[in-house]
Amino acid sequence: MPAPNNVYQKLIQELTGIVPSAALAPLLQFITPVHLPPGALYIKEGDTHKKIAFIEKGLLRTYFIKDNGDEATLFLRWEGHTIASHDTIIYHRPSRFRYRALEPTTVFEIDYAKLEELLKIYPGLEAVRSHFLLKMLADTLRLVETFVLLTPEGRYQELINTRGTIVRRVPDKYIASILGVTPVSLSRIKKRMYNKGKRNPS
Amino acid sequence: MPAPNNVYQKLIQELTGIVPSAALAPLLQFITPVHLPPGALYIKEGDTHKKIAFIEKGLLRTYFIKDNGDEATLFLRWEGHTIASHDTIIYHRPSRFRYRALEPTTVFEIDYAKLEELLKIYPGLEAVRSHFLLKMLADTLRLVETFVLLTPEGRYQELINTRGTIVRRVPDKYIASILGVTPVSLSRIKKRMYNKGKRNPS
DNA sequence: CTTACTGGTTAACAAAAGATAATTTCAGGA
DNA sequence: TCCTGAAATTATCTTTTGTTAACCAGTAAG
Repeated sequence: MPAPNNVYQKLIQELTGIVPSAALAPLLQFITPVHLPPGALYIKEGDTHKKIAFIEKGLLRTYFIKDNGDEATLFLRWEGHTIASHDTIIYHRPSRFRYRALEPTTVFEIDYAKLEELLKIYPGLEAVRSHFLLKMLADTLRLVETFVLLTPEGRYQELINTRGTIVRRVPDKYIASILGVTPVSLSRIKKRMYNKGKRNPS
Repeated sequence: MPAPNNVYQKLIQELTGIVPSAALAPLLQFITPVHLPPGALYIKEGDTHKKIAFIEKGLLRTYFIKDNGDEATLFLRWEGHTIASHDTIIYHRPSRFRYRALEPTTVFEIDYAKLEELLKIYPGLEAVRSHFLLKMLADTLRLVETFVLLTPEGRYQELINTRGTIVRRVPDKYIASILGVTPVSLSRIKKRMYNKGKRNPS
């Protein structure tokens, strides 16, 4: 039984709007709170566990280790987001990615295999699955849009405008990675933006 | 009643594995085949219609008109893919994107609002929604991965390797756009790749 | 206080991409 | 066959990014 909290309450409220609480009860029973200290690995590559987790507090980074040893950060996800070991759930294969907490983080986890079992017994829960999938699809589509429509500089600008608080919570090198540029390049982008801002005071 | 076809048969087969055919029947009743000649606009920006469509044959391009008049192509989708007017379905707002057929195309369309009605009457159909959402999420995640993990040249290489037949069906300028580069730059990428290939015959 | 480590910035040069315009190729219509 | 228009390539120049390495600041450990 997770401790009540703003974000958690909001989640429950969302879900009760979707399925009758009679159907929700058995699901809530299998939700486990997991506490992660900063730097803790939540899912590591090779992991076959089908996890889906709602982030109640904190911030998680999903990343990949390239052949040359470099890391490439795919996502940053924080309070209110749902993360899933998508390799295991979608492709039924071991995860190629690592999921690591960047801050003290609490997630509410459910075993996706368990969820599938529950779905057989309580088909009413299927709407919950759709709900989470739609939210994750929305997040992912938004990400694709920024890649196709914006330059790295534009993406950073957008990130500052809409997710300023998050940017401040994360080291620049990870921000650079999700923008698709090197930390060196992000440093230059910031300098250019700063210079533009103070130029033309006439 | 859409005409039977390999791809359509495969879809039905997929769905019958998910929901009892008794639940599937009412859904199939509301599926309309839509034929699009090459160049036809399927969804235009500003459209509020909640459409979701299974591509039976042909190829569709989802694109955006930028402020400067330039087009930016978000997706190319072909046989077996599901496309959806995601602005209308996810955000309940008019579509910012155009969806246009590049070839003679047939889609099986369902009004998403109608689907939501049906879901109230036949909750068993909810699994169908999850199925499509999961497929679309998979497609979209794969796209994000290529952006984060690969350079434009790498993305093109990957596209040739895994989607060679599609690349041949689409003008290079649209391929360039989904890679996130200009047509001029794609032309140079191709030249570089060709030169690498024939270099070092020792 | 010194040391070691991490993250961020800067510098210098190479590689790639953007912008623009000219040129070539090619398919379809008159 | 010739003409036209769209798509692709090439050329030139500018801007941005990658790469590598040096340097600086903050922090934690000894």
